[in-house]
Amino acid sequence: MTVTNAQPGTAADDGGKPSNMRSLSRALEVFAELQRADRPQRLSDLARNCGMSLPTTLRILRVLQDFGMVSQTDKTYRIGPAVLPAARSYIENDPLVTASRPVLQQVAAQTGMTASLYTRLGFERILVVRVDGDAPLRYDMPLGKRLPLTVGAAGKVLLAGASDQHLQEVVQGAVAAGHEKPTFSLAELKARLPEPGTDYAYSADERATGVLSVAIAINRSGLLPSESIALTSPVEAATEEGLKAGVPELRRAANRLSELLEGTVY
Amino acid sequence: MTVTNAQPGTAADDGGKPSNMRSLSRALEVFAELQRADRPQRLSDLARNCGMSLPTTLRILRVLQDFGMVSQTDKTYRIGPAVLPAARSYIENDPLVTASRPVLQQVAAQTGMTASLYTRLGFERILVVRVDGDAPLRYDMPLGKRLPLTVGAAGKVLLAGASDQHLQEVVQGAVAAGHEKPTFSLAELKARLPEPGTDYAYSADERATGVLSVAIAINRSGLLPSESIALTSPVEAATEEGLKAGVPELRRAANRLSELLEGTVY
DNA sequence: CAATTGCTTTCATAGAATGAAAGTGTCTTA
DNA sequence: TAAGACACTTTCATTCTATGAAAGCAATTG
Repeated sequence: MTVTNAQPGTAADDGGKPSNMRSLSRALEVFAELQRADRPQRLSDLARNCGMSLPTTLRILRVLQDFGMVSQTDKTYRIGPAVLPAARSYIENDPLVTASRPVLQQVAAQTGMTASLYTRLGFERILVVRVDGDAPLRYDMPLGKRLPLTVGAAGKVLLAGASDQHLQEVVQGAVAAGHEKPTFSLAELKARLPEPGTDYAYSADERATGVLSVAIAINRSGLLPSESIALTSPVEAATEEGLKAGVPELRRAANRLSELLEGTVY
Repeated sequence: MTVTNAQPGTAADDGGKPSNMRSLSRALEVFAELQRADRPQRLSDLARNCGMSLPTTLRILRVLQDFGMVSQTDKTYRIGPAVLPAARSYIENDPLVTASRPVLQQVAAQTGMTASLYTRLGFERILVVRVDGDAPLRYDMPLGKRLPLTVGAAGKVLLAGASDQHLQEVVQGAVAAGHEKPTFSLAELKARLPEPGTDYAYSADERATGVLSVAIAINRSGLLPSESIALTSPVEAATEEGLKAGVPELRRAANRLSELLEGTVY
């Protein structure tokens, strides 16, 4: 069984020589750049930031626009509405996502805490499903937010067992994405990760203040995991012990999802 | 001022000869096909349905996968998690979407009904923003759902003023998308559309039973509108008169958004 | 065990993608 | 108002990428 998600390199995959499908890669680069900026972009900025010529960038934008992936107002471009049906399709049809919802609901019901599913994407992670517990989390964190791998239980647990080389790339990726200071080092990262032999990660006040989390990765025999599930609670509604008491439950859920993933045959 | 969204043709744009960026167009075709199916697809099916060779399809999938737009389990492909951050970017940064939220909130507060923003995408429309009113709608309709242009107030109002030729394309598009029976005709469609001179559309039990709606298009001087806002209520909480009483308020909101759109300068 | 089926790789070729440069329009400035 | 600057758009010859036929594998089935 082979499960493959976004490769570590994602966009910034400069290493490989074959680099197939140049025009498609460049188009996705432009698409990513439009997301990076939080406001509509001019053609010349996009071309410069993506390192391609104006005509090429323009042609790419026109095709993306034809498919609704990009919208244009006057001379500025932005992400278009076609991403909404795509996201809906992902949420409704992805086997792991749909399988996880009832599992997370059960975990949330049994522990009273908020249960979430995260997926790794490149050198970041993304919140994919959230089922609220009894104590609501104060901060809003809607689906699809890009979060660091290096901060928070659900991120760190995805890095358990990674090679030093890979961790070094993660460090660079986190800095590049602005999640960590430029001085962030491999040693600092390793100090945060769970002890070897521990299958869960814990965080308190790490990514958000006043929030405690425990997380477990969904196993992918041999490979690095790319998904994790977490229990989260505001500090006033839980203690470290209380959260960690939920770990067995969480572990059971992760195992169930892991099995489901293995057994998936279409 | 020029606002351009997805062209009417969208994916099925076979007419044009120049057809630039073939590989990119084909990739987006594959991406669309993955959304069409509600479950993971095998390579050979994708290749056949998109009318391209196996190697080409495979190469496209690999690149999309590198960017997280596609995931693979064993030999099946599906939409990947990268669409979530993209959708988030759209919802949070699109000028019209962000501008509409407070406006819709105000309309919902004043009328007590559910207020929504729709965007046209090809020959369909998509729910982009929804602010619930006092009486909740029984059916769930999350963001990003593809709905017909030919059914429901928010769809029909987008077609007011369209040429017969364009309406004919809309008819074909609705049939192709499975929203209408194959026998659906231009005459039938025209019978549903609001009287010429009317700037709003009304629907009762059209798209969903037990639901009443009025909708107004957001004007784009000269061009066909591509966005509309609607007031919706379950039948037991409103009458036709009650809904139509909200039209002036809705009209004011649409005008405000139209102005905002015009004034948008980045 | 043979045969079918479907995925993957290779490779020569066609033609698509590319950027320089010219063209066009718009906004700014004197 | 005119001249200049700036940014977008189009054109076109060249390069190299994208392409599918066919062969090579792998897995599944009879």
